[in-house]
Amino acid sequence: MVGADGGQRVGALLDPGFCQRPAPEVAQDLLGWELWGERGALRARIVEVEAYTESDPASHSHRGPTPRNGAMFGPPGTLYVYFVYGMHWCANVVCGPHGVGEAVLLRAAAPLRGQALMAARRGSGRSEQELCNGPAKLCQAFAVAGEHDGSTLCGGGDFELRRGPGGLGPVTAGPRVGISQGRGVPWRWYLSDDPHVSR
DNA sequence: TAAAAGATCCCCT
DNA sequence: GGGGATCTTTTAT
Repeated sequence: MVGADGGQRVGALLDPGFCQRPAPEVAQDLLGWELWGERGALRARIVEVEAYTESDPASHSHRGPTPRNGAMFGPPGTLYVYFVYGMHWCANVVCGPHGVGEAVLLRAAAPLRGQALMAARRGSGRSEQELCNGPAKLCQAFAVAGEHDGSTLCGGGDFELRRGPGGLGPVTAGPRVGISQGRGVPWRWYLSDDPHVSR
């Protein structure tokens, strides 16, 4: 059994215990982890995240469970996928105990493997840097969509998270992007030296 | 029943 | 730097 540290070894699969903590804690710890898709043919290192909690007015879970945000209240390690702006999907890692609505939004990642497939899905004219440098771009590159809402990231689903090697650059915290409420908390974290962050 | 806002992205100027 | 695309969810009447 893997402890709340999420496994010490590179390549260790995400464990629910790792996510069963406050989203702001998990968010920072997820930097450097790898999102895998297509059974490992697609890989990208997470370089930018944001945290959302129930007490947070910017969070989908702020007003309690609904059909849309139900996965957010599911077991830790669940994938919460939502549709926004009439055309985009965004992916989150559910955090906290089962029944509590917390999650970490995956905002940007650095492609490690399967760049050709990512580029094909993203459309022509996209540089490697632009494949996953935004929450909806990441979902488009990995083909994350509504059908994956509520699936697990801990193994056995279409997507999984695995611990990457250390040696990350400096981490910067700041206000979250694209929200009108909840701007007071610096719950966006990113690797400031990495060119794959969204901004 | 209607209206507005939304955890975004892309293209144009 | 600014605006349009596009539609679901939520809130107001």
